[in-house]
Amino acid sequence: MDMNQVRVRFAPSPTGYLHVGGARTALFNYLYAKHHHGVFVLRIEDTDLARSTEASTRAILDSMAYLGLDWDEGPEKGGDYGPYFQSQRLELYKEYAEKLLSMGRAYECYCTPEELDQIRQEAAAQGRDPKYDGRCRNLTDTQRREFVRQGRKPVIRFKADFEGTTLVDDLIRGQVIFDNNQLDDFVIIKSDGMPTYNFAVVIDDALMRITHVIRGEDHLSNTPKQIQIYQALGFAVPQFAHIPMILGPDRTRLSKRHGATSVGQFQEEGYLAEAMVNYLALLGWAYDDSQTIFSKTELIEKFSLSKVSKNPAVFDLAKLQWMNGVYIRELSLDELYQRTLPLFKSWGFVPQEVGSELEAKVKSVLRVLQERVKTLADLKEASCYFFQDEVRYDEKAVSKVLFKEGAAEILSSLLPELLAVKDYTQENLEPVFHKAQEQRQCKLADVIQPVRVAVTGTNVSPGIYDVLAILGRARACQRIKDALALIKSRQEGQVHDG
RNA sequence: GCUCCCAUCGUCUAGGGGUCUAGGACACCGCCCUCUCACGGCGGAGACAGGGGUUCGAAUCCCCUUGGGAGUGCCA
Repeated sequence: MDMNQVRVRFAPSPTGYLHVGGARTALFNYLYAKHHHGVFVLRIEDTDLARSTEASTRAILDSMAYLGLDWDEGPEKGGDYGPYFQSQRLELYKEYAEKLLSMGRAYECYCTPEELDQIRQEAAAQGRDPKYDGRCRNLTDTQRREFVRQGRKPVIRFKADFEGTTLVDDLIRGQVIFDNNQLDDFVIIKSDGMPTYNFAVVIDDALMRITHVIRGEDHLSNTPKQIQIYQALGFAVPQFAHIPMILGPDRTRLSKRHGATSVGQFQEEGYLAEAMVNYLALLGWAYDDSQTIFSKTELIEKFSLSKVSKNPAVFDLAKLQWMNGVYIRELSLDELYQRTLPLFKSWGFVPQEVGSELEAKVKSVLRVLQERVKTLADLKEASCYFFQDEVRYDEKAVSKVLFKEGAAEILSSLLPELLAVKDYTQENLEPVFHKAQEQRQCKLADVIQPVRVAVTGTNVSPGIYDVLAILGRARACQRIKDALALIKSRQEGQVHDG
């Protein structure tokens, strides 16, 4: 094995969906690994029995797959350093905990949660740090027996070194020094036998030969604890790189109350993985002063930790939307069709089996809508009138355009013209409107807008000739008739009212 | 409270002592294109948190203040 090979990991806990923060961490690890021709490990940290679920694991794996962050070792993939679920590595944690126990670097603690709470409260009341006071460090056998007799289940605490300082040599933040007297004897094995995060992460990273720990800045403060365990066990300390947090618009840590934050949700809302990856990469990393659009290949080629920013970044949905639009516009018509066909089916716009004629129609729709949507999901609203029999009239558009003076006359005079057009195509439709405009000496918009509202129900759509052509003569003309009926019924209603 | 991290336009950032009257992107505003909306093009407004140093010279280095974030769990 190449001892210099880069090995990084992403280690989510399956207690919910994959968040954009986690996704960004995964991405940076992935990019770093690929850039250095290293190995990207995925490890599931499911030691919290109460909160971990298989559904969450599934969701995280799915989101990783959607983003295209394929891992070299991990669940469903295996590898030489498995298992990759912490719940399947309990023997390992036990082994090293016992090693620490026998070395005198750990001890059993029988304090109850209530007692610990009291210790913290008293400390706070006296203005001391809320640290564990180490009262179980030197229990006598009699004391121990008494606790066991009471039915207490012990935890195992690490005997921390309070002397001196611990240096965290961080690839992004430089040398960060912590006073060891800030530490306390923290728990490494819970009373249910599961390891705590700070312990399991060290054992796993060491055993899995992780060379670079790239993770969120929220872990920086815990790093001294972990370093002490590395040192106590004689493990090599990996390189650390703590990347900045992602914040919501209010500058607090990004969470659900800021709106969509799970990757799965963005996927459902029609964001392309390419756009997500590109946007996430730019959250805390920049290449130079000019480039913002990067393919994944370019990201791999250009990514480096030295260009990762130190300051937290606010998640900007507007920019993601813009970028998604860029990627949608870059798609070829065939690609766009492949990606959106399942959506059209799910909306009931097209049947399960799509014939070549319908395929051509869908592609025509996509062609005219491609540059007008920011997400794939936007297509539903934007294209419904092409596929549904009933037009849903937008009230404002109707009253503003259809019920306007002269609209009915325009529509009724246009109707026979449209029925008479020889070859009903986009090019042949255009002269009809220009003729009408010249005859009336009005603006082109005055003749087009009523038609637009009549056939789409709204005053916003792609070019009217495109829309009419895609709709087909029969349907377009029927809708114009329907609109005329609508106008008429309203006029009669007014007569009655008046 | 204690510890640690951070500080350039509203947002993401370029910038690592002179080339900065601070560059780009998104968003915003205006104009152009135009059948509406988008796309596209052109233009505009908009930032070095404050105060001390160091230096011939500071957005860039140091200190303090302020502001923000994180950690301080038998969560990860």
